[in-house]
Amino acid sequence: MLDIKYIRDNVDNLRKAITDKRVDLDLDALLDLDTQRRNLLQETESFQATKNAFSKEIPTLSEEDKAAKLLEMQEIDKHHTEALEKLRSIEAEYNNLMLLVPNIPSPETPIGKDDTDNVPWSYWSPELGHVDPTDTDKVAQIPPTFTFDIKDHAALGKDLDLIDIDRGTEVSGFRGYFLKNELVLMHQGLMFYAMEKLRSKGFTIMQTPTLVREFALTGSGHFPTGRAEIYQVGNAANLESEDKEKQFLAGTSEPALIGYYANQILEESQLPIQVSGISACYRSEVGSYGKDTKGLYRVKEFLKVEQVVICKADMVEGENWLAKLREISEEILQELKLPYRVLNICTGDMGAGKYKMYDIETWMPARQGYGETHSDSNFTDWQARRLDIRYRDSEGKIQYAYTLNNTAVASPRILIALLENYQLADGSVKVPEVLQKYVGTDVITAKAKK
RNA sequence: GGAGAGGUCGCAUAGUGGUCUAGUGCGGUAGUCUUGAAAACUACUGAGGGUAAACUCCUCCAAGGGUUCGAAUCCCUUCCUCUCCGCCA
Repeated sequence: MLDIKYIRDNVDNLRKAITDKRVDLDLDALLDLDTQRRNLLQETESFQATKNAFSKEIPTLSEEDKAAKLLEMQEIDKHHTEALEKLRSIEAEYNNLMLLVPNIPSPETPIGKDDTDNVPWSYWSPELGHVDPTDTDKVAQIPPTFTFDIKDHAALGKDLDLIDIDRGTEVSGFRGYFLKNELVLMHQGLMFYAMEKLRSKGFTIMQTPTLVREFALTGSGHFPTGRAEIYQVGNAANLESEDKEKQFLAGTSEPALIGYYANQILEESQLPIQVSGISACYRSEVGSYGKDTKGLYRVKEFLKVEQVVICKADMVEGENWLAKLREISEEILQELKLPYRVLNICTGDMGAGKYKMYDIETWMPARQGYGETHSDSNFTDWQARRLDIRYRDSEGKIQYAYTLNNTAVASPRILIALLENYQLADGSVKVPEVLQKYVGTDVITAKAKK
């Protein structure tokens, strides 16, 4: 959400943002509704003022005067009710459109239509360290080479009794899966490792609710446009009744983490707030039926440790935090010794609410490509306006805060990179050093059949 | 899930149809006094909207709707909290 005054003053910039981000919004319709809304507000408020004055007067009037006045008021009341009804329907429409207004992207954000227009920003591998994207020779050396025929993670998982997709589909449904044995420990160990990392970086860790109310998802920007991606749950009564409040399974802990601060006026001294959430995440993945159907790449439920920062409304500070969050995720991948690249996400591939966004993609050998594992975003005050997260600055002025978030680690997707990059010629899989204490071994080998 | 009691300006409370422009205490801010601090005293102290601005303008007493000339107060729905009972990881 943006300030309507800001929208009025920046119509051209906004038109461009709507085009570049491919947002489906008729800005002129919104501006027209805004004009109507303000006119009606003035009208209804003056009716209200008349009525208020009359109500004050009435106890002082004689019976005859009162009767005459009441008749007069009935007429005013009729107009008032009409104007009010009109105002309500216009405000409803206005509010719906306001939720679709995108944030204006940063000047550094590439303009493009989809993920093919994202721009590589940096590369990293354990052998080469950071590599500049313009250094094409070195970039080509980033993917590790194997002296044997590699297996994909699904095959490794099956052979080492770590993953069971068949029974997962049978029990859970399409894209269901079981993790087994050492991989369960690695999966949980990753979460634990990420939480310890974030605590060391000053984050307060939270186990967040996955089941959230609508406002949290509207506030984060997942609603209204991403509704199809979210599971709605509830008992039979709640799902059937229009009146009962609905609950949803969040696709990330971000809505819960920022929802935690909704409708609050914070003190500037409390900022920046660094919080990290661990939660199960649910995504319906409708609209991706034919995509990534093999293995653990695209699943409907997973675990994630997420980083969220709420900072003061300052462009430089927002930029710095976006970089800082990116560096923390990079540090995690570096300690896991996984090759990755960072992409500067283009306008067409970023969400409507985002000001600037980096994705981190980790090398997945069997795909012969990088797969998205992290997403780092600066929303400026777009989410804070939706959720009413404000703070009192040093001059006592109340301002909307900035919000940012980035993945710390999401699993099982990251397990694809771990299993495939760490596989050995004999079909076993090494365990990354930093995870060995959780898995209890340095190598995962085939088990004797039971 | 059932029964009952509740939700008031940061906190605690008062307020059951017009005197509420929401009282009081605590907390907070500023000032007086003081070498400094504390205490005491005095003043101020919620958030939004409309307007170029002022403003004797409008809104907000959990949220939404209703009754009424007029609602914190009465009615309905939803959400939440507490107590008891039931079920349960």
